[in-house]
Amino acid sequence: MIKDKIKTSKPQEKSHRARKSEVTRKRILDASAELFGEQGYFATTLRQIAKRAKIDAGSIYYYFDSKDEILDEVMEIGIRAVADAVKEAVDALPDTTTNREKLEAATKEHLNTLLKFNAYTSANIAIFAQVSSEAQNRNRKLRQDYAAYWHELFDAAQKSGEISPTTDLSLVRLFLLGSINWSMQWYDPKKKSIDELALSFCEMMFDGISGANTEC
Amino acid sequence: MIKDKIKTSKPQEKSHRARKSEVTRKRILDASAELFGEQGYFATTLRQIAKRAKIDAGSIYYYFDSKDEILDEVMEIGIRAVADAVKEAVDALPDTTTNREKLEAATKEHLNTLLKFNAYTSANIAIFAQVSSEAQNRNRKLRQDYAAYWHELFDAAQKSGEISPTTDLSLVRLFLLGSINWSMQWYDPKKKSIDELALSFCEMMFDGISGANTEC
DNA sequence: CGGTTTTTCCAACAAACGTTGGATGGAAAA
DNA sequence: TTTTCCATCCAACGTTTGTTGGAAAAACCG
Repeated sequence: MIKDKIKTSKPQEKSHRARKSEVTRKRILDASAELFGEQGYFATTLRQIAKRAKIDAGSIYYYFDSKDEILDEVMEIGIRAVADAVKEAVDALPDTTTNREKLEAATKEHLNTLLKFNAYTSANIAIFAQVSSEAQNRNRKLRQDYAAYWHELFDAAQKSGEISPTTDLSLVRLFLLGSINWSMQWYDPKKKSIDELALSFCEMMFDGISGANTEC
Repeated sequence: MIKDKIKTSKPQEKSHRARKSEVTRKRILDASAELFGEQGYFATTLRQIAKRAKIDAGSIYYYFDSKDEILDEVMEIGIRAVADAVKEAVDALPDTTTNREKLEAATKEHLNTLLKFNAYTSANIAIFAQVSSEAQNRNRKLRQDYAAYWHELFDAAQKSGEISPTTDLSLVRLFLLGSINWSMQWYDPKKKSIDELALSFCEMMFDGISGANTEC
């Protein structure tokens, strides 16, 4: 079994072997992420995964012990992907960036990862609610860490005065991320670009839509 | 088969008979809505539904032609329930009510239906994304009507000046309803009441969270 | 009461599911 | 070349799935 070698991830001793098998393993995961995102977890069969990964269904068990194990790994990769992308995007901003701009960048990046780049992330968002709570809990810490990162961004903005001191940061985080994640159910790339969408979301959240004069 | 009698719904001629069978039929639908909401559509088996409805699995086919037909009806009831509840709540408001207050009432009602009162509505929101697009399309018109009703509320508020004229109403509708619907993934009744939550959502949407003085 | 209709149970079906083990091929090691 | 081992295929397993048809029961009607 190859798995152990990968988890401990020694820098490839038996180079060719390990690489070849990792390629197939990734094909299986890619196919799974795509199908989970398209059809959901339970509607996706191992034979469908096998077909898309160009492998026999039984061969999947050379790399994974069960369908549930594939689910766990797809979800984990999906969370890590969006978290890493967002953190990287925010970190790349110059020191002069305002906290609001950081939140805008984070929104853009989350939205892009979800809607355009990463099948694992969209799969994770799409299937999270439908899998067993045991499967949900297995990735809980990762999600909490990501939520905590967003909380830091909001907290910094509140401390700097860009967000009013009375605002409930946890609630506004859930509000924004809920809208973002739900957007994968209706987003149509023909109508609006993802970056525009992200800015619109942030503008609504920060400035509101009230007809009262926003600038005095 | 009883179905035809129900669809055309003559005001119960063969009174007792029709009523008895409708009770069982409703038990099946109730059980299905609950289970769909808890586990999703594909993870729910007809035998689970039968058990909860206190009936044999085969007997379900006396009332429904297929599992998909149950799905259709559960979703339809779910959409109708939330739409009716929201419209009724808004209509019950006095004439002096502002458009913002109407939107707040609509938000409250949608949230209550989703999180507390109606298993069909929560099932509909939970499983919509995971069923086949054919099944989705079968209830499309109902959803569009409901969306149109929200659009009316937003439109009236914009025309009266309570929402700024530059606001993209479709986008803000998706923004708000996305947050609301996503809340069923994290809402905890121990932490905040549903009505409070609804008001917080509307306050964020209207006034924003910006630290700049909201009133001049 | 007997006869009819409505409702429910029961046993079984074929298909599809996740999963397993053994055979097979091909490359690396000896 | 022979041997070893990784990777894949293939056929099948036992369950469970949605679904069906017929028998039994329950409710109704005259």
